[in-house]
Amino acid sequence: MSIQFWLLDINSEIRNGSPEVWLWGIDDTNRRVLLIDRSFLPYFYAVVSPSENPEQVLERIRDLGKEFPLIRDLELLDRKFFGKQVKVIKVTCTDPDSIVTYSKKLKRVPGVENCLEDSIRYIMRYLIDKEVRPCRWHQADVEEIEDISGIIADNIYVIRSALKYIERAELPAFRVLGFAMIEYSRTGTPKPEKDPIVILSASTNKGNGIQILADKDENAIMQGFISYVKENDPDVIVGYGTNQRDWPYLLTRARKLGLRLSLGRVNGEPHTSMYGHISITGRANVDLSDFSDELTSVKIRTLENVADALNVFRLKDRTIIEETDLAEYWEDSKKRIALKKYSLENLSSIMGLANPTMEYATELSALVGLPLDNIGVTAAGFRVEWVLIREAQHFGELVPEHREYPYFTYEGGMVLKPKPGVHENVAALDFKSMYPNIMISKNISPDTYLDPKEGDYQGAFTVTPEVGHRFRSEPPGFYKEVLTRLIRVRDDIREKLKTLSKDSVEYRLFDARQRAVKVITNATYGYAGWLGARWYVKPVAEATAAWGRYSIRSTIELADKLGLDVIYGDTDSIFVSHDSMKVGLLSKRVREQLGLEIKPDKIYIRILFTEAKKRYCGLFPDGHLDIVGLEVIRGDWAEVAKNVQEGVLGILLREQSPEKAVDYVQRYVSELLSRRVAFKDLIIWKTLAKPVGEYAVKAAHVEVAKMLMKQGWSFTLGDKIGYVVTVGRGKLYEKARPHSMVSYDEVDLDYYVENQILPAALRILEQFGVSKDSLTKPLQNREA
DNA sequence: GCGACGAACTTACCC
DNA sequence: ACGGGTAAGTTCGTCGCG
Repeated sequence: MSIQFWLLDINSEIRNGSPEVWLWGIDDTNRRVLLIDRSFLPYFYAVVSPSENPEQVLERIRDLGKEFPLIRDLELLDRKFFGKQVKVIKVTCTDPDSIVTYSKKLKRVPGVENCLEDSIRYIMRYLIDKEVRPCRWHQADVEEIEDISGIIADNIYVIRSALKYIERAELPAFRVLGFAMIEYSRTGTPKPEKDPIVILSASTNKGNGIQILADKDENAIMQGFISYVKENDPDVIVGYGTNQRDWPYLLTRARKLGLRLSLGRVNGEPHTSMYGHISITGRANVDLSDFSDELTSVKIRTLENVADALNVFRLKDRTIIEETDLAEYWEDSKKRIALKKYSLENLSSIMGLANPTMEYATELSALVGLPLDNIGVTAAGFRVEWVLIREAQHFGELVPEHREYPYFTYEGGMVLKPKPGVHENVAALDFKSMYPNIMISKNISPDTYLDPKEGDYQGAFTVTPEVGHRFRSEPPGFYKEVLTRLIRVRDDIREKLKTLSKDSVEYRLFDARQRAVKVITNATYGYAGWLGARWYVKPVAEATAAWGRYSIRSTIELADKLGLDVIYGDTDSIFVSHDSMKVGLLSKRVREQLGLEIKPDKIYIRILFTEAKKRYCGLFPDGHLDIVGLEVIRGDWAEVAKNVQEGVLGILLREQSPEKAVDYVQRYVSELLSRRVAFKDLIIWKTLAKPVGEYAVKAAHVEVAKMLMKQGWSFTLGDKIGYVVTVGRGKLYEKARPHSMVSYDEVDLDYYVENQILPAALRILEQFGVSKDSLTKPLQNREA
């Protein structure tokens, strides 16, 4: 029989001495299925030294049979390594665990230059070789087998054919289970070794929620959660911060209570897997917080802030309880009602985030080829790398091992000095995917690079401006092939989107797909210059950036010739006066002469630059401000400073009245001085970027973190520390206090005026001839 | 001993 | 744990100064 299924999770087992790939999925009749593939054996490649006779080397290995009893097959093949033809022996083994040890041993056999691809794990090898993609539909001929004990599935099959990919823009009807928990510690951060979980709220996308309290007995929570998962048999389990916090906490508590957290579709506990995510066999554990860094406008990416930004649960409707107050809310029976509500609202936010996140997560998982429960925790560089590894297979290119390289920087994009002041009618022109298109048009790739050590080259090649790197023009390189395909796929999706209704499921999925493709395409240049990359070749990144500078320089020259005033530019953009005719001519010439596309991305009625690069504010025709780089959009300035700066920008760009702006600042300052601005607007948030002991100088947020740590609070890297500056003598770091420990009358308002509001306001107002004196003098009069 | 100055450290941004 | 380029605040050492 034949079935169609959507691939949810993958694991491998060794049964009866043979490896098996287990594919967990949902079929097109909405049954939970397990498909077992017994047809695939792991392998690696032994690269034959160029001076050796490949057949002889193969025989030499064959003769060592006794030392390698688990080798099943040896096959001589042609492959490329960094573009060079090589002979390899594909060494197929019967046991995935033997791959690494065998490859190490084989490296010592004479005639074997190196062994490759032994680091690609069995299930990934399977997915790549069989062209199977997680989160996509596949068809297979299967044979049903009787139950294997302990497995939760509607049907279990053995696969009898190759899997066939089915293009279907549709997600199965998942059963999604979300959960949120609250732990109790009288003071400080709860520690799983001693502090119990007191509230656990869970629900499914069918809506049957539960909330379990641990009045006397935490067992109720643990047992309740385990049976809730069993009863609902979810495909996907979501939460916020579950990989870092909830799962490790649950596992430690369970161990403490002598319980087993059997939550998988086989009898197993959640366990740590590739790249450090928590895996639950047969289900997809998805931590929604792993996808929140895409929301760069949200500066403190808490669940409530992210839910607010995505319109899932508005902050104004939320019960918010500070971490420092949780214990008190649990202890007080009246306040506990609010705590229960808070937990339910966390859960509801999680359930709301699940849908939009899953659309993107499944598309990214399918594109990259990493399992759904894995993709979120996988760093951007590795996502690109897995796309490349998959493509390398088709390209006949061997996957290099990561090596250690010395760190040297190289010159990057070019940033122009802006023309300070206000400009009217400005167009910001952008190159379309500049770096990827440069890599394509110049054939810049690890396998086309001509190392100077190799001497002269007879065929056609390009020489990179400024840095002189050479790349073969033919044949098309690995990156060129991959990037061309990615760009074409994205263009096709975007065409298709035009034909779809914006609120259809299909539209949302294809939109998520094109976003995923874009992210990967744009990250390829960064990948090329990343020391951790398997395909790290510095000249690839360096040459791409050099051609980028060349392109923007040439574009500026073309603009000059057309009489277009270039006001600013950064890497792949130039800001010019908005003259449609000339802009059209410019993009025509750029296309003809540089082979790159440039087009207006944004049109401003009016735009303000200061002397600084990377900071400006434009006014769109619809009245909105486009604020870039300035304090308004930085997360490490107090809200008061950001408010004032935004107000000033609005008045200056919309009403063009410096007088009004000055007045606005002065009014705001007097509001502040009479303590009429909200206390939370005085908190300054900064990221703890390293362990507190590793800082070379004393910094306010670090000293504040230390104070909190003395009281039992603990922090992990990346946590935001919120502090308020209080009155007193000394350095800033001596006056900063945790925001939770400061009362309004202790605040050093003068600091906020002098070091927050005035600098932020003056940065803008200076462009209009307003000095600090003219801003503050009348203020003193007003006070007097 | 103390203020001016600038380098170093630090964060967060742009593309 | 993808790149380099940049702004900006705070700390901290150094230098000059009877």
